[in-house]
Amino acid sequence: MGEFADKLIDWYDEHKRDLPWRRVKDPYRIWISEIILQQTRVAQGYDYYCRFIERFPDVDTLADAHEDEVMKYWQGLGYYSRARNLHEAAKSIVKQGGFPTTYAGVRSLKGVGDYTAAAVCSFAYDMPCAAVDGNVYRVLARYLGVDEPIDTAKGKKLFAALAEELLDKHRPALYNQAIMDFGALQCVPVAPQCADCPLVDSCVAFRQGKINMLPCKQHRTKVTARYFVYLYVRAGEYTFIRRRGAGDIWQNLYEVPLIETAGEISEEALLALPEFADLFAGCQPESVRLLRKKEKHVLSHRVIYADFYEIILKDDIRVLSDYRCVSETDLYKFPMSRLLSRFFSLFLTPD
DNA sequence: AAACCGGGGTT
DNA sequence: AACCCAGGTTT
Repeated sequence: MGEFADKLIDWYDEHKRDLPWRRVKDPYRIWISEIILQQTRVAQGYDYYCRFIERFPDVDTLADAHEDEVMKYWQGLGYYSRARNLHEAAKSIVKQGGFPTTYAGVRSLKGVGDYTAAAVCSFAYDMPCAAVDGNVYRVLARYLGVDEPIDTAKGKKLFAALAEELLDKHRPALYNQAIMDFGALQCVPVAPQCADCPLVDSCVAFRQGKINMLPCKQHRTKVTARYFVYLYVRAGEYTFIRRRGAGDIWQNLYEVPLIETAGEISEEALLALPEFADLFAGCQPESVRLLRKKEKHVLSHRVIYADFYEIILKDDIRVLSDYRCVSETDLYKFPMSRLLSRFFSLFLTPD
């Protein structure tokens, strides 16, 4: 086999991480791990995987669960469409009578693209599919000295073809894990460890002094600001929440009443907003208190500035427009964004 | 092809 | 504060 694959696998033998999803051949567990690890580092996803598998040990258990509970297990991990798609795919797998056993079958699952299909099929079924994730783009771009941007259709096609050529087709699972761990641990994005790299002698980018220029990317995402005012409305032991709908961030997560504004807003201006009046039509707040001002929350392409107010209503109020009235002691049961769950962790002690 | 979708880390 | 990480779906 190729020198490249041999050296990678030798490196992997010595440096590989012992991870729970690598000790199994169960396609369900491998699939779960790959979805969790999309855009997510091992250190961040590890505990989520363990808790998820403990609660949903097989595809039937996952398919039978309520979406809110699946979202709760995903809370804080981000990219929540992964959890919604995972749940939808689980139901379709059960309907099909079991986990798909072909590449096309795996690839057609909701939330599974080229990378994840190749990872699952090579790890679970030893199919000769090259898994091309961000680590692989980086390793190939540097080792081969390819300056084609990785975030264009043309570039993706080129790297997919290169990855297929270099794949060790006799031991695809081992090779795929080796090249991805090599990218994650040795050939890292910033300050890679070229000094003790087993591939340095034949690395084109190293020879040309272009390690820091590769891989190339075409465009960067532009970040726009949004201004949120969260209203923590309390009536006795109760508070008010609702489930966010489609068409915006944090779909299907829960939140307290929210007023979005075009920019920063004072308490006086907030109280004068028609949205504020509509929300409290027929139940005059007894007090309004600013709890947190301009809390900054950064997403990949948004930066959110959030103000948090506590609004006290009369103890016996149980209705607030289209919000749901829940006991404050039950708040921890509802899946929420990191921004909100962090806010509540300041005020509530979870059971 | 471009935009959307979260949450982290390091320098 | 400014840089880095990134797969899949939707538009």
